[in-house]
Amino acid sequence: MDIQQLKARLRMRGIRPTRQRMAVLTALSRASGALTPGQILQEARREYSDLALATVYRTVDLLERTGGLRRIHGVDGCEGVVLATAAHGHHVRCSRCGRVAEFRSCDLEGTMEAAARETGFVIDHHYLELTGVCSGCRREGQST
Amino acid sequence: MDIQQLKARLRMRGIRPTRQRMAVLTALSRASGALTPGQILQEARREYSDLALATVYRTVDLLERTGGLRRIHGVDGCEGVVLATAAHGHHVRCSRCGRVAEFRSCDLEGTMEAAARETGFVIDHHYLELTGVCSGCRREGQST
DNA sequence: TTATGTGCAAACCGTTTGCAGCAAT
DNA sequence: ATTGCTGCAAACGGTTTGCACATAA
Repeated sequence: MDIQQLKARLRMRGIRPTRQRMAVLTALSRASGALTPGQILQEARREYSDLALATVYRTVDLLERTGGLRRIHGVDGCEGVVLATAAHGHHVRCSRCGRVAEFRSCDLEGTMEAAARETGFVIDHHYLELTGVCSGCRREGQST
Repeated sequence: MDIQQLKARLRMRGIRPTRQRMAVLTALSRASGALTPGQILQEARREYSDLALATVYRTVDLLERTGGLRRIHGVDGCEGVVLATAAHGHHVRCSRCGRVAEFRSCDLEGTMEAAARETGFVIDHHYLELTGVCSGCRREGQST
């Protein structure tokens, strides 16, 4: 995504597009996968070398609350953070390179109904994440 | 689940059923929902009052690796730990009382195929967790 | 008796916070 | 000028580890 677009999105929500925040967003927009706060710091410092880790945390919190980015989780807890694109997408994470892709086709109706029947719960949210191997890593794998 | 059964399961895997481990398992078997390490400590101390938190962590690690229990995650990271029952079940967590129920009907084939088509990944694992309201909390809700 | 497991306390590490100064509007 | 943001460094809280002692086999 374009830097100007990102900046515009911040303004639209009444969030000041400071150099620090832009550096964080730039880092995320360049990343192919999810980044941890530490990785964001490292990358974003190429844009703004005085960036502090505390600011990364504050920025991530702020942008997560306002919908600018999204946390990715796996079986081992939080895997990192990605720029939010489509609303309500789910993620596939590559187990080799960490790349994250989003997909929209999510048809869980049947599963959710069955779960409701089995457990007696009324389901109101679902959280789905897939893990696999991306095409790039698969190509590498073949030659190995 | 019965204490003797739990003990037998440990022996079967070559894990010594110490008083501490039994206390942890007992606490989990009595819990209606997922427990955090701290909650496990608190509950398990009713069985074995000298139990140390470090032992809880070591026990949880050990039993997770050998399949005796399972971690539960939600959008905010690790929510706690439950005794493992059926293999490969998924969980529904009650957003009011924290109770966790397991269900087995999981039909994600269609979704996984669509995701693979959309993203070009080869999917090898899926992680699904549902959130809802359990029947008990729903009943309370009515009278409120 | 020997291999494991445990309690304790200290170390660790990611995250959060208070505060004084700085920057965007 | 005012309001909000940031860097710094210290505090925090959950988790892990080293070690001497205890315990199950």
